[in-house]
Amino acid sequence: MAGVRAKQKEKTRRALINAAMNQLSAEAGFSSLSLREVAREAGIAPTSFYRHFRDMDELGLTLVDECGLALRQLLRQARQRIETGGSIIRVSVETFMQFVAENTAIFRLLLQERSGRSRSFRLAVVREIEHFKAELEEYLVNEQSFSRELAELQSDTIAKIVFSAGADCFDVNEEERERITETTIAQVRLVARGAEATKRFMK
Amino acid sequence: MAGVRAKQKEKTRRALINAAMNQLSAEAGFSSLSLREVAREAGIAPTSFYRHFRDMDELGLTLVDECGLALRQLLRQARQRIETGGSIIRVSVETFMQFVAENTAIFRLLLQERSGRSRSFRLAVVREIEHFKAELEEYLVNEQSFSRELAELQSDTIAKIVFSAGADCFDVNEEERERITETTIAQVRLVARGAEATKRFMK
DNA sequence: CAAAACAGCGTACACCTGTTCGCTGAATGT
DNA sequence: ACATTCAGCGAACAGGTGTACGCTGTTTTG
Repeated sequence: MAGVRAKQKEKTRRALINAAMNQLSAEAGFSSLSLREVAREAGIAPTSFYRHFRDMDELGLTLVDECGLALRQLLRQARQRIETGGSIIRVSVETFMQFVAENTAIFRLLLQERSGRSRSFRLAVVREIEHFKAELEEYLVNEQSFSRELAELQSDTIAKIVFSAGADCFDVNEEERERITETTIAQVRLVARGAEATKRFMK
Repeated sequence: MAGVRAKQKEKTRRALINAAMNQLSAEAGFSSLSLREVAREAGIAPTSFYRHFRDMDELGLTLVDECGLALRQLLRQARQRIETGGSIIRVSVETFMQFVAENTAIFRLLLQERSGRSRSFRLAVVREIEHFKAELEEYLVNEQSFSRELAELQSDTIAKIVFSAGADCFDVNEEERERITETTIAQVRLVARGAEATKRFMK
């Protein structure tokens, strides 16, 4: 039974996280974020920031965790839609692109910090992307009967394509996003066809 | 016949460009670069920076031009190696990965600024990557007899894979880079096989 | 109820940033 | 030879940064 103080503390912490997310943009990657600006937007004094996070790095790692939760939600959503019917590739790619459009800051953080900041940061980001790939790989093995090796290769390839395509979707209009989605679907199909041909060749 | 002054000016300008390249790293994307630090490393007073560039943005655009030159050199090198013989995909991917290893700063700038900074910055970066893709597309049309449409789709897919794989190569040892190279070769082969199957299906 | 804990505050510090302005000696142009 | 240009300089400005420290009123704990 949390008291008034614990509730307020969580509320302020949440405000800091949201403020940081808000301030991420194309021009301002995480490394450009100022502790003072984040605190100001959250409505507290800069020195109070340290009541919640040791430093900006710790806030950043928390943001990456948020990214991971969002990605997991994306996977669940895609799975539900696939069970409803329709082309697996189309549904998956469309779901992914919608996720990007609705979570631009999260996605941008993943991409920008994949090769940035400290080692712990990169590891955290890579961990989330690896989880995404692992789920896709499981799917390919269990539902499409690919060998483990070929499924792994395929999921890595597809992840590269969709994450890169997601990056192309920043700050474009609806029409352009549709075009990118269609192109991405065609590209994932290229990979699927190549994997199918490889599977047959190996039998 | 440039005079002493013109020569010295070019030398200082070169020093600024090199200093900026030196200071690009995983932790310090371009937006983190400090005009004063760049000037210091180049051996001049900060205010002298304005004798060469209007601001840091202009320096950044110059860096992107340097990236473009390097990418063009990469394409020439890959073409020469292909003519010497060997698997086209292997030679191309190996050449690309070697380029990344030798030009980490340049490559990192391309990736980080693809979705960063100002509009003019992004356009400059995208222009260079588009040129890379266009050359690959020409190759697929002229040497492999793909339709223009399929060649374009393929080159975009391959570019996504190799640029993403390049990003995986930052700060890894030789052995790990070899492993990534082999995986990338296998992935590009997936795409090629898929494209081949698509070509046959369309005939 | 009294003592302890603490979320948030304000002051202050040391340092950094980009940029303007005027100066100077060497190079260049006439 | 003289006048002009300019690469580079230093002083200064205004503004920003992250962080240490001590205080205070409210909440929590025993």
